[in-house]
Amino acid sequence: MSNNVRVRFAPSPTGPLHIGGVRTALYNYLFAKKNNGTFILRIEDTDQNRYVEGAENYIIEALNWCGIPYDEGPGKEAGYGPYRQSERKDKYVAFAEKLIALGDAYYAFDTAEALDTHRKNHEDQGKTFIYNWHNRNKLDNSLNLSQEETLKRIEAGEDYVIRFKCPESEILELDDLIRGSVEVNTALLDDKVLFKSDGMPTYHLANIVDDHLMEITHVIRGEEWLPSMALHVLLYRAFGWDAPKFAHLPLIMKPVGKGKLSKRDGDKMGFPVFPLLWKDPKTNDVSAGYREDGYLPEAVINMLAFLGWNPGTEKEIYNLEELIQDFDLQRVHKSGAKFDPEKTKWFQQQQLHIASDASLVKGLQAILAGKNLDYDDAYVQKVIHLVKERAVFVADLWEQGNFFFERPENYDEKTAKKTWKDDTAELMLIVSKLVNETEEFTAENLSANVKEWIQAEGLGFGKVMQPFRLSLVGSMSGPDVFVIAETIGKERTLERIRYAIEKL
RNA sequence: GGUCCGUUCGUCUAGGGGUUAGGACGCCAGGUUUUCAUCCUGGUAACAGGGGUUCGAGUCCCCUACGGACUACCA
Repeated sequence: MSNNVRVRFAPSPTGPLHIGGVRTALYNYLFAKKNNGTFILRIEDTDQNRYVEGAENYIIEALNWCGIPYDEGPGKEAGYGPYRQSERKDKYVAFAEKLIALGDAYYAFDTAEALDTHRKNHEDQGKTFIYNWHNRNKLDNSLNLSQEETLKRIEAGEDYVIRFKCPESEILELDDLIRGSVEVNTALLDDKVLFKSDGMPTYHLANIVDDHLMEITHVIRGEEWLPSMALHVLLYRAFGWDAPKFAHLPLIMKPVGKGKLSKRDGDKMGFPVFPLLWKDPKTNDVSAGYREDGYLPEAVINMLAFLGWNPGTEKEIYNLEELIQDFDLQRVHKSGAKFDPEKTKWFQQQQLHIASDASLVKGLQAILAGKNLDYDDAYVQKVIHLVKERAVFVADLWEQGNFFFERPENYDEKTAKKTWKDDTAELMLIVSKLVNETEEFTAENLSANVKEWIQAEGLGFGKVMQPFRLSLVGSMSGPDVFVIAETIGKERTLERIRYAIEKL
């Protein structure tokens, strides 16, 4: 492929970016990078009524957090801007008018109410109302008016829209990079509104004009746009422009039941549907985010990439670089994929295990700070190294390693009952002595000393090791006991044994 | 209702005429780790249905069923 690939992610700022949107952005990003191309962010805010404060920032922050920042877009001008459609407003009128001059569009004065009535009437008769060749000659538009009359009404300030004049009957053969060839009969299409009475273009016009002006080569978007691909291709043709290539991505569906994934599914089953936490400025509703729930961006990206795509090999754990390397639009699936929260957790676990110990220090330090615990980074990193493999989330590093930072305050009752016998205190006293006598206090040395003693006395390991672990940890979990002892140091080891004897 | 798209284990998927239909998640059972987790091994389980085409169909065609998207002066 040439190195002029330019793709765009074009969300509308109506709220937080849904995880499906993130995947669309990701696929665009991967495709762009794979082809040495440019990844563009364009904000589609032509609907003034649906604008939501903060949504655009959310989108940008989400892309950045995921590690898939845009090359070109708001704040990153590169000669194709502006990148908000509201700021390009004045560009669209001329194009709409050009289409009218070409005979491919017309003014329509029908009110929304009038059209609603038509629709209702048709429905009552079991018919479908389509504004197209079928009835456009009977409706209130410039096709049925003299030029003079049309002008007069416009000048009189009457509301009007501009509609595309769809070809009456033509079989269009469209090409989709993922689905192959799709046939559409234009006779069934309607004369879509291109320009609204509020002076703004609709998505259809704006998207074609902008993609052309921005020299977009590949349009990679959600499947919900598949039905309008015909209209878009027709528009390119009317303008005499080369159309970009299209690829329509399958949707992400609910984990159970039917339909596409919604915020409600996440709330119900306890997983986020958004990359970042979002607080609705109007309702104050809070939606969980992957970032705030402790997921690594690498995990979210890895999981999303595999929802609808796979490399055809057995490799599943990927970083961004590798995804770029192996990504291929041709291998994107056609059908929707149910979202799987369990597998998402697995990706998270895998990515956490791969993450370097050092990269996790900051996260655990934040938790420690919240508990007023002050340890240097080197110590924290050592702990991370020891507990990482039993953690899924950063928060688990604390859950699994809290005893490295503070003495257990209480002991797991069941284990205590099972392992702490009448003679245990006596044995622990001896362990204390051995701890004390171990000059160079390493796991290896201590282990050798304790084991030697156990064997000499013929005691049985469990009898000693289990209460020892209980004393240091508070439960029967965690890394090797001797390693724990070495890590927390001789003093704290002794203190914990003392405390356990006292309490148990 | 109309238009378009889709359909392999519960889920994500490999597969492009000849396979014991493979992998992953989950679940179950063992093993390693004198703990827990990790890890390893094994097990569970699928071609929506019906017609064709073919010597031979998960793979090609048609029909049905089911699922999904779209059907606004929203994107």
